[in-house]
Amino acid sequence: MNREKVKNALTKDQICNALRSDLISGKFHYDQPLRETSLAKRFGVSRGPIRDAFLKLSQEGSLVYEPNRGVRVHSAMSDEERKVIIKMRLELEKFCILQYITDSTEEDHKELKLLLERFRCECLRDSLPGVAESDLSLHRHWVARASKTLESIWLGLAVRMLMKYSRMETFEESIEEHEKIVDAILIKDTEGALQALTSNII
Amino acid sequence: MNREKVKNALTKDQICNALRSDLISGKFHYDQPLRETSLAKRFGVSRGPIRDAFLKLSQEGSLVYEPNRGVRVHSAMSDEERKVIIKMRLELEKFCILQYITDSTEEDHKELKLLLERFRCECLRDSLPGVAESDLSLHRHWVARASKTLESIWLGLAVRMLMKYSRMETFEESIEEHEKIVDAILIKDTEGALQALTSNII
DNA sequence: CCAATTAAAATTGTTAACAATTTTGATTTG
DNA sequence: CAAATCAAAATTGTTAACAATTTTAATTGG
Repeated sequence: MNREKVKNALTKDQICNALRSDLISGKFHYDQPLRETSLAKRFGVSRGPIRDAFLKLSQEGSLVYEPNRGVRVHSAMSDEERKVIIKMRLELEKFCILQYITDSTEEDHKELKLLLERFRCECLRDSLPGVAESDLSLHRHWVARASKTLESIWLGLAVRMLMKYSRMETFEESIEEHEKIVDAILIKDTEGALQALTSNII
Repeated sequence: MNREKVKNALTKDQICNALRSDLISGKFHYDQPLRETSLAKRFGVSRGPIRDAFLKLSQEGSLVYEPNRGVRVHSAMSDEERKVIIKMRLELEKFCILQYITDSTEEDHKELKLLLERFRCECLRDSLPGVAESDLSLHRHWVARASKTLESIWLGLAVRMLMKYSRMETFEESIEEHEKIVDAILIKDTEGALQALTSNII
């Protein structure tokens, strides 16, 4: 048992990613408080790293922090707030895709295809956490390549959007949408890529 | 000396605000590392709260965090990154001002005038930290009233913009610009407010 | 003298104990 | 019985000690 615990000890980033994934896929309900002690036990670390993760996720927008009261899951955005965030995210990703099309190498394209394939798999498996995470990874690929500064801003926007609509209609069309984006990128069709992106980010 | 130290102990938020103010007004130079120990001493607390502040400011974008190496001041953005951030911030603040014009009370207007007055004073005193902070407070006023969710996104954008241009031309025109925005808000001239905002956020 | 190696110092990462605060539940009081 | 009061439990906030890592400086060997 003790050996297990040590083995399971995760890094700060891993903890953060695991929690983010849970939050995005709606594993907790809105306004549910998250306790430092219980998560510390779950991840096999002390409260320190958990606090770090809470602080980061609060800043990203999936948690809300209140002094002396801890964190709770952020409640749903209004439709109007969502509209503003969509506009901002679109503005950001448009820039990144343009940059990506001009700068990306063969190596990048290979990874891009791999990420698309992974996304397709998760969609077919109908696994919500998997879909959410691979969707994030795919978009993150071109954003991170374009600008590290914009990447951290982007993450906050993307997470907030995913949290709201963690129950999508059907994944079929989502696959098609992402295929359109990637195909356009690969043949360096900037116009087509931006158009496909615009209809995807809603 | 010991009494002084205890007296000077600040809360986490105060520490965060003080550091942000220093960062925005260019008190540290680009890429300068910030040490937990020295700042803990300066603020009269242990390293824990300093780490919290570092994490928060990293997420906001004024610091860069690297595992096992601590934080350093974020280097300057490229002009293209800046353009994207301007567009996003404009999109965000436009929405907030529209919201503010319809929702704000007499009470709010009194505070708005006060914040404008404070900004004018700092400009005339030519105090860079003062100008940066009161500029932030003024914009924050209408953003926070409109949406708490958008407020945290906004802060990151605003901080990044201020960091780049912490040396402005002259404060004279900046006063005039902000007066135009506030005047338009007070008479509920939405068109004029958005126009004034657009020429201010550059 | 320069480059590689190694020891020392500085710095960040984690933990456990303790302090302060908030929440909970029982008890009292009108 | 309901509201107020108070003690206990749960939870977050802070600190200091220790572990792990990185940086610095000195030493060695060519």
